[in-house]
Amino acid sequence: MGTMITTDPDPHAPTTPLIDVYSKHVTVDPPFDAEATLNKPSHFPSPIEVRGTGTYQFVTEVAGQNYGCIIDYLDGSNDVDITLYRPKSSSADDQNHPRVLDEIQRRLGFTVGLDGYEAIWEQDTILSDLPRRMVGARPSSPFSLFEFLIICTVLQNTVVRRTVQMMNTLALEFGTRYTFPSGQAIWGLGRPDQLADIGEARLRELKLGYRAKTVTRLARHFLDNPTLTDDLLTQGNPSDTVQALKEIYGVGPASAGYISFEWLKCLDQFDHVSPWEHKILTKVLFDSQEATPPELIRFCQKRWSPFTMLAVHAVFESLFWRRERGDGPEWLDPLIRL
DNA sequence: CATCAGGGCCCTG
DNA sequence: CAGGGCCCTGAT
Repeated sequence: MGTMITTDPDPHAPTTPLIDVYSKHVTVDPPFDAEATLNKPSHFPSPIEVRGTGTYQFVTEVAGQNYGCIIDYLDGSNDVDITLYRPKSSSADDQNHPRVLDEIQRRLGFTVGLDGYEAIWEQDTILSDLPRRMVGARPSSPFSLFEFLIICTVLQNTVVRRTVQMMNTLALEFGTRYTFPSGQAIWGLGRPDQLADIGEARLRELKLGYRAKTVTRLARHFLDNPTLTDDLLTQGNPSDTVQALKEIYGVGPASAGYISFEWLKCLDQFDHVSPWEHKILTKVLFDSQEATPPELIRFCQKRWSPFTMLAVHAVFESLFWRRERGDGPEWLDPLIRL
């Protein structure tokens, strides 16, 4: 196994040991590319996940319990091994492990249906110019809706460095450091009940700024609405779901867009572009920044529906793949606020 | 040094 | 619907 990419905010913090409780071998329907699905180079490094060659490891909450999880894969194969871990001391019901694993597979995008996408890809000049593997890049985030909302919140209106700083602080102050049997440590974020009563003043001290209010209200909202996650998942119409998301305090069009694609796996929902993404997409699609956001959105929809957002994601992420390999266009870095 | 816009959102008018 | 305020940081 190669170098593990990790950001441990406190390598000396005590840890809670995890034990292996359940494993499953799954074969994901094509088109699927494990690397392009599990490695998103446009994302910021966070203490709650770790990547290595052929492996992706994380800690997340499912149905009120924290679990560790390791995904092992061979590049180019549709076969994936998933292993679930839980704290040694946990009294979780072992009967639930298959359902927990199903939810993790859903979050990782393994169960998304892509019938008809390859045909669109093949006959589209923009898409077929991308690396072929990107046709199998699925919307993927292993985290719970609450954790995902925390991520959206620390992304808002700031630079990457501060986002990383806030995420590390939240893990360090209110999360738990877990150790896998391999010795790898990964943090789990605090759950809503652990974050609801911290108080805005404390969170402001910790440099969350005005997001202190958002984090507190998000935690309370989840405590007050225990079925929120399930309700959203079972809601049929994607645009109604996005509307419902925007009613949560702290969730505006940008966060709702991220949730809709990465968390709910809505492949065609593309009704908002943030300014920095607009700059990047118009540059890469038109080599100019003339098109307005609505024009850009219309262009993508006409071209790629019913896979508009999935295709936009492939275009966008391909750029960051190149950048990661040192082969990115020179205009990209100034548009990303590091 | 001071000023200001920004990977966004809320609130007010 | 437009525009100000917000924690901060980095650009000018």
